[in-house]
Amino acid sequence: MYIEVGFVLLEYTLDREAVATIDRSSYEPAYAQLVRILLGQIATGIFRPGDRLPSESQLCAHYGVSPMTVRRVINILVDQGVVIAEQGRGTFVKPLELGTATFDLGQLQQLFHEEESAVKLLEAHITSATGRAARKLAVEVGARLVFIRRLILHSEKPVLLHREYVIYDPTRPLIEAEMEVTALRGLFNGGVGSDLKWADLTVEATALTEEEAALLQSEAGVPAFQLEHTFYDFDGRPVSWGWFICSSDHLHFTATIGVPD
Amino acid sequence: MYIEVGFVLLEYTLDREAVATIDRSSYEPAYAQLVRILLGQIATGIFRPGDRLPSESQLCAHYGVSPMTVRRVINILVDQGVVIAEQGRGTFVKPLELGTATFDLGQLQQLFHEEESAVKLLEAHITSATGRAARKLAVEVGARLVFIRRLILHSEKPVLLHREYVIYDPTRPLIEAEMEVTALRGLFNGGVGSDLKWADLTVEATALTEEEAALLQSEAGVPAFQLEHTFYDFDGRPVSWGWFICSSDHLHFTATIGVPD
DNA sequence: AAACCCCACTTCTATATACAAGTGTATAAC
DNA sequence: GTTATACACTTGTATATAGAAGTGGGGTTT
Repeated sequence: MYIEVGFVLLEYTLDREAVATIDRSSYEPAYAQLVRILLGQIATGIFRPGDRLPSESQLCAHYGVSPMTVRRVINILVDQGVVIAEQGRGTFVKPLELGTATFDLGQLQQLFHEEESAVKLLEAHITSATGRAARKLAVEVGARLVFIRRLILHSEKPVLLHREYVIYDPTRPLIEAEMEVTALRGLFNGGVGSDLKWADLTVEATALTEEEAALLQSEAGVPAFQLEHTFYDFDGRPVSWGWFICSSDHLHFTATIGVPD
Repeated sequence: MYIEVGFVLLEYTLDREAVATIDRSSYEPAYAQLVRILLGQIATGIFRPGDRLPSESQLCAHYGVSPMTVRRVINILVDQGVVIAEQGRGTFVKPLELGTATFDLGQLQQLFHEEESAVKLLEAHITSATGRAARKLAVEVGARLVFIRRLILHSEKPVLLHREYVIYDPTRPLIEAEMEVTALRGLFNGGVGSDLKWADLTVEATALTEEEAALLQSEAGVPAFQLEHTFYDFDGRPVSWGWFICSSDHLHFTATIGVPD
């Protein structure tokens, strides 16, 4: 039994020496190659969760790169959450943690990116702030707001409904820009101008109302995501508050933890 | 007009020189201090989206640190998504992009972390693979699976419902561990053993069924999140497939883009 | 037996240096 | 006037080196 284990380890060691070398003539930088190599070895199971990676000096000697380059590689793996480095002890492969999973809006972004998408302005007029909008935008009840309603179509089918309240300020050119039907696309793929500082986002589960279902060509009660957003300017004041509605059929968030093949 | 602009720029420059210096006697490393300083200047609006940061050599001279240290700082800011570096042109503050927002399971994790949480095993028995479970786990219909149903309580109130199918394999100790009611907590906060390689996660919106509502002390039709998960071993074979159900009242995902105060 | 110190090993910070590679402008050649 | 070249400036990669700081084991002293 012990011998068999030893054999397996030996085989792995041979594989590692045979397969993994840095190609100095490649366009891929040495540090990127080493990241790829180590990730591959973790993915293959040569290094398993809890295992200690070779020390930095060992990696230097083995791959023929300088200490700083190895350092950089380790830092990248730490940032990716694949390994954890403990000063004085070593660098260890992290076990799976559900809590570290992160979801992004890539899928939602795709709805805008492609050419098949269009934004249709349903409504845009000046209104008075009600309780909830006034609270979210930190203005007095009755203050003037611009209410915007948009429908985002993909392949000529409605998939996203957007409602937004923007603080009415004639001096701010933002409003004109926001009214542009193409502004939403810019919101996702960069370039909202330079007068927005940060945004808070919240995702909740909800069910389509009759009105939403009619617009989205769906049925009332269908499960949907509600992505709420609040934008702030550089004075820390909220500028706009709104939310997207999307039925769960058209959108789901995905994430991967660990190192897939 | 031109003079006023010039004055504003001058003021900013003075502020920057006066406020921001590196304290070499601090425990906080120089690179971390510089990251903090630059982030603060971006947050304050000294550098706004689209603006070019000072070049690396300028930062070196200004803060009295070596080029490599500045390099490291810029890399950190790039990794954080706050700036974008373009070779030959400069480093620029990124505008807000909705699409780059990422959500994590921190809130969900908290439900397990605290002492007030408990896991209650509702059901655990061997069953036969049906169409969907068999497809997800890549086994033949009729193969033996372990079906587990758990209820996660927080402050003695049920908040999470978990259902899971695990491939039945008497040689694998995983099953025994999975049956432990405390295993779930470990799943979130690290240490699932070393025999799981990676996991796929999906979040969808759904509505509580009658059965789920009864268990969660809620009502049927209430909007809820469904977090589906599939774990794979080092052979790339699925090991377990299941999903959490949580009403949207108890959980919502949050994210922030840009640099908040 | 217990406490202490030293040493080898690990990761971490920081510097100085060199060259590669992309960008844009100003100048020279045509 | 147009094109081509050279140059200054930018970020990107890689190396060599020094010391700081944390860990753990072995040996000595108490």
